Amino acid sequence: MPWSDYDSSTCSIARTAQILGDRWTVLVVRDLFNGVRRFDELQDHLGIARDILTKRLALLVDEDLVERRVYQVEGARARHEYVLTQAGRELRTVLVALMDWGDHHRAGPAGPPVSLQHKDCGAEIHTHLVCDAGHEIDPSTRAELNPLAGARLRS
Amino acid sequence: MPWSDYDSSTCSIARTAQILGDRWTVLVVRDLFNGVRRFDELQDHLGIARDILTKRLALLVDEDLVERRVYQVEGARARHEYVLTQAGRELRTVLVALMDWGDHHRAGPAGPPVSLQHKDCGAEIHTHLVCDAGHEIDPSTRAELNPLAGARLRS
DNA sequence: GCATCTGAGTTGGACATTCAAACTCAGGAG
DNA sequence: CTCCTGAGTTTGAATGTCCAACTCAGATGC
Repeated sequence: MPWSDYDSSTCSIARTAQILGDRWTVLVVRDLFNGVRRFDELQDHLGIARDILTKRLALLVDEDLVERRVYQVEGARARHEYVLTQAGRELRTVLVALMDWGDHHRAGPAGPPVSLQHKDCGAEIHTHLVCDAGHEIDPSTRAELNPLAGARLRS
Repeated sequence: MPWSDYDSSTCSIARTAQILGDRWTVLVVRDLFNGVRRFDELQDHLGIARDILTKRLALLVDEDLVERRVYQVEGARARHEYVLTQAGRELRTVLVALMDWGDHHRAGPAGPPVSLQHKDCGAEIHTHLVCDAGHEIDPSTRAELNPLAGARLRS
């Protein structure tokens, strides 16, 4: 049965892209990873319109990628900060995959802007595609898709 | 120097997200991976508006992720098909990262819809985060970002 | 030779999203 | 009591998306 007979939206890529698929959401998540936690810092660093940031954060909280947490600095009033949840932190692989691709294909003449390093050993971190038998999968390796129980035919 | 002093858009994640960052582009690339090549097939399978598909394909061709190729079936007139370039095929890691996340966090009760397998050995393919020294990086592993020559301060 | 079909778009108007700038609101400082 | 700051909301213009209908070129049927 060809791929195109299966419903396009019943697909983990489609479901994930549904959440991350706009110009800003990925960048908000990236900044949260990098320790930017407060509304105004995010707004200022990203250059995003304030109402859009409000919506994106609300969406991320809704989808359980981000937790809106109250914090209080001594002598100041209570404020909010936005922190990635476990599910949010698991997007790191996605972000690094995007970064690896950008480093290879969109770096300027000065090379990539940042490198991500393992804190314990200092070596650079990258994504790899590997099969469960341990073979490295490169772009020319043939792979095949097989429908599982969760698949649905198109209506 | 804190992350937030660096320019947000000078970042491989931002550059890649610039291209892939809308609801449709990723899905178009996914379908191209899966062998859907023709305009009408894409339109039908994705349920995307025809004018948007035209724009997305033009953008992908512009960005060198897709090649628009003329082909001719015996006795029919010349037609176009859209084929991923090398750079486009290298997005596979990104797609699999999205799929892995969706499989873990957004699968319905019936489980994930498809599995991706290595054609040679049949084992499932997944993304891994690994440092160059060979340590597996899991979501709780500490990593650190270091600016390189390509970095730019914010204006 | 003329009407028809099919693939691959274009065009037009309705609807939704994004943007920037101004406004609100609460609590602490002076 | 007024000002300041963080954290949003509101508002109207600009832009993007959607759908349906239209175009256009090269087979094909008769």
